[in-house]
Amino acid sequence: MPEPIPAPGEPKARRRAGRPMAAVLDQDGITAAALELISKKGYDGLTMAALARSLGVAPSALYNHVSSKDEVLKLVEEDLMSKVDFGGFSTLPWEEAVRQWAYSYRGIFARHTPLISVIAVLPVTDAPQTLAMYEAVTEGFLRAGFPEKQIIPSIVALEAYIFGAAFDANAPADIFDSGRLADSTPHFTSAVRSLGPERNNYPSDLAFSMGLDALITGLGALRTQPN
Amino acid sequence: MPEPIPAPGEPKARRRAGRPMAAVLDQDGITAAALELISKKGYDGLTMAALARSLGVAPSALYNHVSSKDEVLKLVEEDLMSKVDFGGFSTLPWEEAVRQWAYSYRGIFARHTPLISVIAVLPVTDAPQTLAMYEAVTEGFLRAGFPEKQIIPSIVALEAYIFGAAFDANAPADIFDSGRLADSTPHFTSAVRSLGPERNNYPSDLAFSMGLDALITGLGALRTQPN
DNA sequence: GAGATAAATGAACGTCATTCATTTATTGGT
DNA sequence: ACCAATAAATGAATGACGTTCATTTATCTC
Repeated sequence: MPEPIPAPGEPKARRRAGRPMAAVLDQDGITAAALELISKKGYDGLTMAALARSLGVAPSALYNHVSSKDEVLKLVEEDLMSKVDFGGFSTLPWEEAVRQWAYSYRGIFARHTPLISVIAVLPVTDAPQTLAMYEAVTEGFLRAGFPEKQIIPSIVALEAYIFGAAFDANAPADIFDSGRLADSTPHFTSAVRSLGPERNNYPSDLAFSMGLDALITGLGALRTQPN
Repeated sequence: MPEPIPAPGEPKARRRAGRPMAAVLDQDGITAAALELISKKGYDGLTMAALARSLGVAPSALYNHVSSKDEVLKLVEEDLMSKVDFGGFSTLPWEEAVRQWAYSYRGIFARHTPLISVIAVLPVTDAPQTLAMYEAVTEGFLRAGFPEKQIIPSIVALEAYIFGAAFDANAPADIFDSGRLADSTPHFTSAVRSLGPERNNYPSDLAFSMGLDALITGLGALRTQPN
């Protein structure tokens, strides 16, 4: 019995120094623990110490499996990308496929905005899930009749919109409250008020839908063959 | 002579403890120093210690004028907002005014992406420059014949796109290099290659232009009165 | 003039990511 | 089957960084 079963009364059985018989850590486990930590404590709670703690390990042990906290973020990003629903591109009309994809994409990253600054600049090389998504989306655009040269720019434009909208989705309801300066911004203040009976009704979802429709219509016009 | 002229040979004349006769700091000076620091060393170089150093002051002195580093970021943001060119809304046709505004907005924040996470969620209350911009843009939309209720969502959608595109503008040229996984993503890889003779030609500007045109066309269709 | 307040210094704190020496277990080559 | 190299853990240490606090000095207000 080299593996003493952790007695319920004594969860504190500390590992002694040295390599354990069975590896405790790997990248998948680190990724899963990071995701759970983020969902429970947010990105402020994601520290190397907290991550190590949740894995029952000393912080320095993490560095045998990842080179930095940034790499942890990259692992999380890849995992999230695999959850984006791009299935519509093989079954639905292009417009609906884009809409489904965009909503799924925004929904996921709205709760992970701190990753966006990382993703937007992260080379796609060695990011298999991200590449799989791009491949499926590209295929959908081809099938819909887009000229090859228009596809990447169109995807980039859509992604930019999705990322921006993900930030938006976290804005507080009173973000457009002009407060003491309402008098000097009459048109804006009135436009904000026109949105609903309750003041400060932030239109994040409405805006997302409107802009997405505009993009779909505008980009869709680039197709050379119908459907 | 209460103010000893700093002798050129001795720039190190340290201030002794206690309130100086003339105040050394104020919010405007802090903002300007922060902007210069950012432009020289980037956002990683913007630390309270470095900021204090560039102002010839102890770090703790900053806290007599700002309550936190986050407030410094808010001050910088307001300053940048005042540089966004929204002048077209009072002189140009709506489409061109939006284009000019969007390009200016993106151009400025592309070099300040770390602020975007702050801005996107920051209430507009007590942000006069930001409010001034919104007021001018709202007026432009009204003049162009937009129904009042559509204006804020349209602006929000455009801003989301602009912020996302600002991130994009910082992506490395090889961001779409599929590397060893090129074989498993043939359509995507081909679409990327179709963009130019040199591999990995990142189409940030082209994409921005395409998406912006689509948004302008799509949102413009919401107008009820022409021009 | 005296007390309150404002604006600076300098020391100190707590947190965080990261590194290093050390210990122990496994793996690969001869 | 040994032995060197490597892998995976601990624990101590480091250096940044944001922030707080006691203290000092100057100005403002009653």
